[in-house]
Amino acid sequence: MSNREDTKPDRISEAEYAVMEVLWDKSPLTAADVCDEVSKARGWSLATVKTLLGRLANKGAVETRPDGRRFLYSPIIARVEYVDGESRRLVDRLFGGRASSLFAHLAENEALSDKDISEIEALLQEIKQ
Amino acid sequence: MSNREDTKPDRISEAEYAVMEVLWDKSPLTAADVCDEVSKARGWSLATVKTLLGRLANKGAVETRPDGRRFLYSPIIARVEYVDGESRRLVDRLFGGRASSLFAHLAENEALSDKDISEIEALLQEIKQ
DNA sequence: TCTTAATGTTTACGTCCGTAATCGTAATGT
DNA sequence: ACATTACGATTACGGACGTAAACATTAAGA
Repeated sequence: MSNREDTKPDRISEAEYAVMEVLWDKSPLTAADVCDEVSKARGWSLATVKTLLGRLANKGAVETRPDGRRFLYSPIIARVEYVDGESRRLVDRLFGGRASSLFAHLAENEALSDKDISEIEALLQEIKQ
Repeated sequence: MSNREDTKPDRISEAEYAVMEVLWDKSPLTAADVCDEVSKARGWSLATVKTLLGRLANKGAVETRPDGRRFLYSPIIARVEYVDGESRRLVDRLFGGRASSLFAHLAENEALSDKDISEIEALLQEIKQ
């Protein structure tokens, strides 16, 4: 058994994330619907998708609501929550917890286009209002 | 066998990263020295450290230079290279490849302190020189 | 009613990871 | 010369992951 509402949440794996993405985009969905969607990107079998949905349910990441003889799946954790966790992990692990270091790194390594930079400038203005 | 100078580089795992960190800080080092250093943070046995060094050598992430009957280990891939790869992975996976989206996310979620923001402003000025 | 299709559950299996013990060999101390 | 030590290499082992087949159940069609 995985953890259930007391321990720290299990991490969502790469493959599981692909499933979450379709549920974040639209939910609730049946397993078959999720499979259809996710198969556009990865070419998984229905069996695989069902395994992933089951694991996500165990991890408390998705919720299952019975609909006749089948289930409708919906995300429990929000996308922003997940994205935030992952971002923070990266910043903590590689940049000593300093987000500005991440930013500096991106800037130095040409990872920021001119467009990125002007967008960020605009955001900064907004933040400081 | 892992990949050897033709395939895409194997990823460096979490535990392996801890070993790389000490080598990035100072190198070359013997396995025992790496163990001493890394044991400050994680409490690994020498055996574990040797396993990790071996795996890193196979992955082509560290280089071994014989020194008498033992090896001196040095990083092959640079820290900035690794950090850049990981950062890009995050941006690609979660932000559709747009670094400014990552920035926006951090800004919206209070992950940026006032200090972060002023540092970033300064960086922006510098970039645009 | 009997077969078939749909769906969740269980089991499978190779790989990677974290963590380490064991083995083989060579050096070093006595 | 022999025992001990220091290393690298090999093997181990449980858990997570990616990927999926097999199984059980139940609804629906013939």
